[in-house]
Amino acid sequence: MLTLDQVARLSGVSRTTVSRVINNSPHVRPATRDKVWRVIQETGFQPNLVARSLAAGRTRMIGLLIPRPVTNLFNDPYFSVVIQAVASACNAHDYSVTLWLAEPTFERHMARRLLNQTLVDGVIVSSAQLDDPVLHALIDSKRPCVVIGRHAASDCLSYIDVDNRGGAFAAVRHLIDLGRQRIALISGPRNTAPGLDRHEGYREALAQAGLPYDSALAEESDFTYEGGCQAMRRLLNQHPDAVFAGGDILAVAALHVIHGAGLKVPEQVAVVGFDDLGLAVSARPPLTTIRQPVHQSGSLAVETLIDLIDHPEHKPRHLVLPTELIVRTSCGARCAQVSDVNCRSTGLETA
Amino acid sequence: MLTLDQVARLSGVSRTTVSRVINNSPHVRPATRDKVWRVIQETGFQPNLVARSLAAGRTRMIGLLIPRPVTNLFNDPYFSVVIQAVASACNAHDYSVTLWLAEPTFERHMARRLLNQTLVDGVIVSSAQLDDPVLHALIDSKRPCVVIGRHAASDCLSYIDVDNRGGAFAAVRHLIDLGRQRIALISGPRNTAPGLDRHEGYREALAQAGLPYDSALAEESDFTYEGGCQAMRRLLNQHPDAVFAGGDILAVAALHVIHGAGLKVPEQVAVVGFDDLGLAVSARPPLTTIRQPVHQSGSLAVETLIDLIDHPEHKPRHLVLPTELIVRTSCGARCAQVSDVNCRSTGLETA
DNA sequence: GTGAAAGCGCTAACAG
DNA sequence: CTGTTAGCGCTTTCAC
Repeated sequence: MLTLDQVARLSGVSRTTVSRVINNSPHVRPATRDKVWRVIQETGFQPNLVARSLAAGRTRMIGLLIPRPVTNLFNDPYFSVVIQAVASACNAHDYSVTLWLAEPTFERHMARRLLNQTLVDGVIVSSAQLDDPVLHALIDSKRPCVVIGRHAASDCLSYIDVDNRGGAFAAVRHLIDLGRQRIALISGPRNTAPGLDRHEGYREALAQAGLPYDSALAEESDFTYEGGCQAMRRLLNQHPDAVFAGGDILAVAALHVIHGAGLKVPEQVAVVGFDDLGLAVSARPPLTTIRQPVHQSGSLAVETLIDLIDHPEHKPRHLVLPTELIVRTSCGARCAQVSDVNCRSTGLETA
Repeated sequence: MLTLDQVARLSGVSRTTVSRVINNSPHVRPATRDKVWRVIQETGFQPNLVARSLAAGRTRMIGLLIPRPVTNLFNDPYFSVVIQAVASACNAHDYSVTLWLAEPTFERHMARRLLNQTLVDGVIVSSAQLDDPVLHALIDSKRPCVVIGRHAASDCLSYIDVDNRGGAFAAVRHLIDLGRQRIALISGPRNTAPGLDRHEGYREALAQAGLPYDSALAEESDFTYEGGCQAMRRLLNQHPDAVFAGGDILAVAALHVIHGAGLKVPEQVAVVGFDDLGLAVSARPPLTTIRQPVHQSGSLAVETLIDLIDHPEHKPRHLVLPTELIVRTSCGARCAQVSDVNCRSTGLETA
């Protein structure tokens, strides 16, 4: 493989000049530049990124850390979308991503490694538990870092969150407006921000409507289909007339258990989910849900991080993106015929 | 941040010795080793990976390239599982992954970049189109490379494939054994290996049973929910009594369209899918499907690649992993009550 | 504008 | 067993 020196020799200039050319330095005479470019084209020279990184002190690579819930990755498109958004934004900014899926076994090992990892210029952390120690370690490391989602200690960190509380509030409020009275909740783990915040929104909406909060109606689950099924089975004993599930996968699980019990959705039990990442459109009946801008979170995280890498002196940036109620048929607001509507993502409408 | 030199000075040895210690060289006296380790512990020294990579000529990092179908990432858990499997296997072998999600715009740009990318020791390519030029470029680059899935030119490349043809054959055979006569197909694009090979398996099974191949019953689609819906709508005019969908997401789409037309699954139309990555268990009714070992493909790909990195002289390795028929209720082989069974992944059984 | 020289922080012969 | 000596391939002052 070619080196700068060889290209320099071939084009009759110094290594420095070639370096300037490939880095688009303005201080090169056009004629020289052309001459060098020609050789680069002919030889297909590509600079050695490792060497470049060492000399420049920057790798143009960021780390994407997804701490816990490896199992969720299977069914829940959330992380797919995050990963895709981050990768895509990195592409656009000429950065690379390296992916760290933390597994329990490697947790400590990794935390250490990534902190002093000089192979990345910064890191994005997605969906930590509220008390995840990794984040504290990251803060201590002084390394540029952006969190996707909220975290107990994230005030001193930049983060991009979505309005989980507001979304949950809107979901429950919607059910109340439709006349539902016994509204159950299936939430994610309350030691995670989405679990906690959506729970809050649920309580608030009940409170504002003067409805009692009944802890027997508020199930805590994990974000898995199986967990959702179990929670819903317990809830059936409480005879709810509506369920707000803090995640579409939980909502889908709820739908199935409800159907399995011979009840009708939305007539007997209305269901509203949270996410709108694809599961919702293809559920039966199509899910009314809260859309969260996951893709946007990802790209904003990348942009925020790059800004932080370029300007370490910048203050932490805190963004909370709005969520949006998407009304379909699982809530009973309207009962579209089971036809084309299910199959088009363009069939989505805002209430 | 500390350097080897400083650690060397602090522990009163040479830089080389410290290097030996952190690389577990056996040629260090235990006493010296301990002395150095103590300093490393106290100072929290972490070697600079970029410098190490430059000197050693290896980065311990591999690239995972997912060429085309970015859109699929949203709904289809296939890529989630691949990504997760690869990341996890890398973890286990003390490698890192960098993720390249090829977007149309960046295709050419990327191909170039990744080929001469000295930042990775090798690359894994997942799910290319059969004629994807990226693969030819990779072959030319002489860089260690493993393909997940089959490819037109992959004989000179190592690959890990699953038995798509055999799986499709088993699926259709199963339907035939259940007495179905007008068996439709919804396949993925035929310029992809899974699209093509599952189509082949379908034809073979028909042929072996003496059933005619009717091209009006064999729909080509993409691997999206919407595509599956459209294909199924066209198929309804042909009045099939069974559908083999070459992907669970297509099968789920088929289910919905069939239901939407007022037909019963499996009584009037039996459905069998392909993948078994989570969608199948949570479909209504639970999908009979062909399970493909995606996770295993990922880890084998990593192991094969690492072997190739360590031993570039090794011959390309070709693995085809077996698939497995998983019988649930959508095919009519048995009609379990809609109860717990849907919610347990342990409820899976082999026919 | 261009080049010479000095590293970036580490590994790897080669001596001792 | 340990240290000395060269680099790995590039960027970056600093002169000219």
